[in-house]
Amino acid sequence: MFENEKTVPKQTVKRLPDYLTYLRGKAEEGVMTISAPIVAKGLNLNEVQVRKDLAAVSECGGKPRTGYLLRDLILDIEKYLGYDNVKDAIIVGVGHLGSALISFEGFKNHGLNVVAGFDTNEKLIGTEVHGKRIFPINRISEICKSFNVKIGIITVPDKHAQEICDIMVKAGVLAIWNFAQVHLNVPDDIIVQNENLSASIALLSKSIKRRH
Amino acid sequence: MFENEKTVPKQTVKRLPDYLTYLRGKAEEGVMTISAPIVAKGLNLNEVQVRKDLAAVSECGGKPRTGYLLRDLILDIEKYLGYDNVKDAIIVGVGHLGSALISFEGFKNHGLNVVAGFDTNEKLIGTEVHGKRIFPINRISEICKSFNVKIGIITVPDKHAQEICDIMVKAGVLAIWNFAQVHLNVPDDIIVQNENLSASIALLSKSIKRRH
DNA sequence: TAGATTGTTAATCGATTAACAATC
DNA sequence: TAGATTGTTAATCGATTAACAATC
Repeated sequence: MFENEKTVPKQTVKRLPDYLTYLRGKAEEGVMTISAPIVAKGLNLNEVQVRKDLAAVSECGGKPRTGYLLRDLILDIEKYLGYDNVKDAIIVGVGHLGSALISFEGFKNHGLNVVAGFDTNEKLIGTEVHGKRIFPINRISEICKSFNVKIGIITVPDKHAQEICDIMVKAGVLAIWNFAQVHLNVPDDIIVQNENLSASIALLSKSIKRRH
Repeated sequence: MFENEKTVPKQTVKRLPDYLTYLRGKAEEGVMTISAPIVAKGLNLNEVQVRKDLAAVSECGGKPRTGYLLRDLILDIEKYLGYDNVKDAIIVGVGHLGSALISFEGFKNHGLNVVAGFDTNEKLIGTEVHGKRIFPINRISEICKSFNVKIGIITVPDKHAQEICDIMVKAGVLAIWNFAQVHLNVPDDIIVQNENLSASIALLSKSIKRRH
């Protein structure tokens, strides 16, 4: 359990998937080794930052002059993020956004597997959306427990988000990806990741406004 | 042009939409005044942080003991973010995610109006998706210029994102909301807001991993 | 007046960037 | 050896939190 892992800054963790995408692309091109300065140039980041980020998660380390072995670096990042063993997730709320997410190709590249969708809409229940079965809300607990699902994705209307959140927590979900525009109250040991689309819109809107 | 605006931290700007959602909710309940400590409690934020955030964008200011006039505070935030005059935007890539975004209710609450969608898919061109006309890629420039569109949303596959980005920039778009998992190269004066879904997945995945 | 709240100045914290010795 | 790159320690920067005087 306690592997005595160095504490990696949250900002670093958020950059790791970008490195991974970039490095996987390089691997496909047949590149064998890669250095921090090259990655920095490719992703428009500060060189020292990249060097520190990679040093934080690379177990093999890099060699002066040559850099990192690409294959090992990719494996180290995947291991650090836990992408090496795929985790099951459920999506609750199969509206436009929910069904778009169900079909999101990115999941499988990041160690996530959606096992089922849930909705209140009678017409959806029992059907498949992009290959995933849709169940009624009252089966969340049963299915989470039997599949040992630890990740829940909330794409229901804002006013139902807290209620769904509570059901998920009771069902044993440990981490929640919340697309609703509301603050969720959860026990201390549950992680909530808010996907704050309106924060992005705010930054865009303000950047335009300044140029009148 | 130069209104001599205080520089507001980026992190504050990102919190403003949350305040707005919260405050609009309170306004609907009929509340007339609101204080920073109340908002802080409601959104699980530090009290001083909220006070500073609100002070940064409120032109009227609050009164000791009573707090802010709710209506004025909402207007001040809306004005600061530029939500007071609605901006037109286009979406390029009307796949699952793109069409979900076209129907996203949140836009109108945050001063954005999607005027059109664009896609290469012949079957989509000429149709309406959630009430918005879909045009071919080669009409992006013409339509952006005639509607004076300054905001572009990219929901195309990763490998086409840069190409669409270039077209948008040439068409006069000033701010780009990028849902593709690639780094976009743009001139210095263009704002790119990356919606980094894989960063969120990374944080979730890692939080689960730690509990083995 | 007493007390809650504002707005601001100072202290702390975390992340980024710079500087540099160690290494192949 | 010379030079590029690593990994680490120190300096800077920005944001959060604490402390406090001013106000109604």
